[in-house]
Amino acid sequence: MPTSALIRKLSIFADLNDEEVALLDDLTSDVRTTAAKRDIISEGERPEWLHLICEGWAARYKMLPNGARQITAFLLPGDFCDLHATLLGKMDHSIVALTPCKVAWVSSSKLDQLTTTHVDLTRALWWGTLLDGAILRAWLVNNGRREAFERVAHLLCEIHARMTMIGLVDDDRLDLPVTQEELGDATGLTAVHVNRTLQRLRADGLIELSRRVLTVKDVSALKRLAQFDGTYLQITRRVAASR
Amino acid sequence: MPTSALIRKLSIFADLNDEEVALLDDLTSDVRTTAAKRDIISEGERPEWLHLICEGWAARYKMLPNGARQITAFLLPGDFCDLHATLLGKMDHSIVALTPCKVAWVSSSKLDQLTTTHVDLTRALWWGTLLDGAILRAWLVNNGRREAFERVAHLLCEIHARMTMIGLVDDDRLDLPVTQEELGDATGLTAVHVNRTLQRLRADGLIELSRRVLTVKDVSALKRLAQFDGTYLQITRRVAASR
DNA sequence: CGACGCATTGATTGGATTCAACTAAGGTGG
DNA sequence: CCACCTTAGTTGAATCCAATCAATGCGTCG
Repeated sequence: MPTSALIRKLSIFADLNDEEVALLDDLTSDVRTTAAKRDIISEGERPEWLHLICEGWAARYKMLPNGARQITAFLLPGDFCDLHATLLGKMDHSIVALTPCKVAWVSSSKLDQLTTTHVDLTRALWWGTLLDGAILRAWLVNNGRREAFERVAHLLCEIHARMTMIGLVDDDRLDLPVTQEELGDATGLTAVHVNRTLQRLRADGLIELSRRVLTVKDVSALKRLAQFDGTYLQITRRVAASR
Repeated sequence: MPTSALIRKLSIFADLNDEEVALLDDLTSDVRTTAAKRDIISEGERPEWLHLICEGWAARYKMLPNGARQITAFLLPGDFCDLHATLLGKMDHSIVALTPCKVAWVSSSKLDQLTTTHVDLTRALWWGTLLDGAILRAWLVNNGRREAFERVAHLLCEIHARMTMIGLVDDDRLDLPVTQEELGDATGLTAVHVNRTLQRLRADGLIELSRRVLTVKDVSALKRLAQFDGTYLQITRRVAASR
């Protein structure tokens, strides 16, 4: 079941019936592999297909003329890469696979069709977009108004929380296949400064991190330090339940 | 017609028929006024009503324990304040009126009803959310990887573009009812540094700004300097048109 | 092994902050 | 209608966090 990630995610927002699950399965049945460090889709492309991460880590990023890169999201299984390209016509940024990725290629006309006929699915997808927005706002606050130490800690808390939600955390240990360079591009810091910051986090006994494996040794202390409040990730089915 | 802003905005995404326009009119008929500097909705609230800006400027912001504030969006007529609160249950940040604002109080259950029955409206609202996301990503890039000078220039370009879209720019002059403190909280700078930056922009003959009126004296030079590419705001009806 | 990518460490520089004082503009009340 | 007060904007000097530049260590893989 390669696409279960999406179905699991949308199930949080809506009760999907068998027909809807089947439609989603069909929609995401064309799964291809992208090698690490390869773009899944690049700035300027006018995608015929939408892309959905089924397995692996990817990053949404924008390059500036001066060579600087800003990562605006880490994409985990169940996340769409380019829903907005539907609107903008062409990509205004790129998506790169950080690990080898299994990516579902979704026909945009099929999705368009589906969203004209299945309002529950449309709402579920919309809510996914709202959640993405909440995460973006959290990043903006983090990068804008927290110093490097708390900033990196906050990002690690978010990753820990999101990975927990999709069942990829075991005993507070998780794969973090992200270089310090990439952490820097996500937090608006340099790799050098990320390095020093991680060392402080290690020295303070908050985390262990080596060989792409992160262990959060003291979750509550890390959250406290980072002022992390995971509410913005805690989506509920409030509206759906209340009707 | 106090709510025309929303209808005008959604019309970009979808062809609204008379019934849908009437439903939206009904939905947004309860318009109240919020004084400048007052919160329209505050962090922690569990809103029964959604809020839609009909007139005036507002800002989405988050306070940190250390007293720092990050503004994550400027809200203009037609923008929703708290669609995501539907999901999160409670607000994880606040919205403040920067000017006296006319705000439509929208019944969330009515909206919920509407989106179960009118798929075109749901899609249009969804696309509005996707646009919000595109703006957020642009801010993240701007604040993360541009220096103060280009950063402030980029924000001014975006405001100029958005105000143009809703017909509030005349001869490259527009109301900018935002203090330097607020510009700082939006760009992740201090008011003092914003001040110095604005002075450089004035000295370079790019803008005039006084008494809450901004005049962009050389639009293309400002855009070039800011590396501003407005594509991310250029929403089209690509999908809707292609079916 | 050799080469490459990634992580680490040190020395120096610089953009933005901080702190503080001061000016200008607007609003209010006596 | 002016005195007073508040808010926003301006300027200068000192400080600091993170960037930059550069060198080195280390593990992995062809």
